[in-house]
Amino acid sequence: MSDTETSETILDAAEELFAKQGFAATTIKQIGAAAGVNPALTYYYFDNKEKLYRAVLGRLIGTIATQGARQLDPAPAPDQAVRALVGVQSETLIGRPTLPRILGRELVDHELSHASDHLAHLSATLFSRLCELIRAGQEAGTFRDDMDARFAAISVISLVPYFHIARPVMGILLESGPDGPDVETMRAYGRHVAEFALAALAAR
Amino acid sequence: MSDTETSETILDAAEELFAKQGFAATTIKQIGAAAGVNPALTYYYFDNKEKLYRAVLGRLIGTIATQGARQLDPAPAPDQAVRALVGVQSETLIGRPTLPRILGRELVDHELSHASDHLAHLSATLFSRLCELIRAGQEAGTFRDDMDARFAAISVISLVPYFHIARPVMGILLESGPDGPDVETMRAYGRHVAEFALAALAAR
DNA sequence: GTCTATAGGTGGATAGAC
DNA sequence: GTCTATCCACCTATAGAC
Repeated sequence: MSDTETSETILDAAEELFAKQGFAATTIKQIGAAAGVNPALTYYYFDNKEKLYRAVLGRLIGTIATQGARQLDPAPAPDQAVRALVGVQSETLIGRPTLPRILGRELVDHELSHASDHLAHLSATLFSRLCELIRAGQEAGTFRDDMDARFAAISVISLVPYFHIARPVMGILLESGPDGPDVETMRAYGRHVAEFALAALAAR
Repeated sequence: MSDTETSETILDAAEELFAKQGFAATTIKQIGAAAGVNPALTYYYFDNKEKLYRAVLGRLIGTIATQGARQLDPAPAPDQAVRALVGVQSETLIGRPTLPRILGRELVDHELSHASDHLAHLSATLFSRLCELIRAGQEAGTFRDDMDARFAAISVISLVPYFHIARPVMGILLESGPDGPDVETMRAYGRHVAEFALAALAAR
């Protein structure tokens, strides 16, 4: 196996296990077993467990950044932009089921942890863009202006991630089993959120 | 120290640490130290780490159940009921800062875990009540009826918890530091969510 | 009920052969 | 690059004195 192949295999296994069990509960030996690779190799490629975790985070953030770029490039009407943002959020989280779980853990842990500045910076950028967008809509008269733009932005970007982070619970609530809702249901929820958010923002 | 006093002290310390670090990363020795008590006492009162964690969960769920009961007793107009639900959610999560963190971890972990059936049952009950409420509002004409009631219910109950689970990130986004927003801001957000949700649900 | 001592096991990490 | 063997630290849990 070539260098990159092996390290990639380890990264895949690690991502899966960190998502499923969290950082502390996951052992290097488990990762080696899951990757079908000698556990000692983890140290050859990643020095230690902490750096391995960061490498996993780095790859995930790369995914988000790529997807995120898509949603900000064209700046159409505010309501179309909100729709696009929600859509990309939804597709990103559906496409990488390990993302919401690791993200969820990072959100809760943020204080102590690993919490990459990248992530904080990225979400801050995205957040302030969304705030501007909402303010623009308010000035244009399409959005109601008796709502704090920052709180509204938080509400909008909360809806989709929570659904995916709490996926097993959503499975119970929607009676589709503990594995969570199927892909079509998740897509449908994404479309619902766009409607819900725009209805909340719309001027009367 | 009397029995209950000691076990209560241990529970307090454990709740704090489990919230801050999670189950796997928290050690019995840390708990003993934080509680100012001999670590071996943990086993005297709670048998093992797992059962201690369940005891912590049990206390927290008790809190939720007590608060939750309040919000369902009187059944006023649907929009008032939504307002009340959001308000209680917000106050409960503000009042017990350790609740959203442990809850967040449970949400992510639900599969494997400890995830008490109590919690699942409780949220399911609350959820189906909210669904009925929304459907009632739709039939009464106060809520728009071109929205799936279950999806709408999920959206409504997502808004407040996400804010508290991601509290450190919210601190960054709202520029109030990594400790998260202050109590007044959290209250204000709760009020905002009520407006946001009702605007989203309202018939045109 | 509380404390000390310790058994028993596992995890992260390294040294060194191949 | 890969694998074996192993060290050391630390964690859960128990036995037993007080």
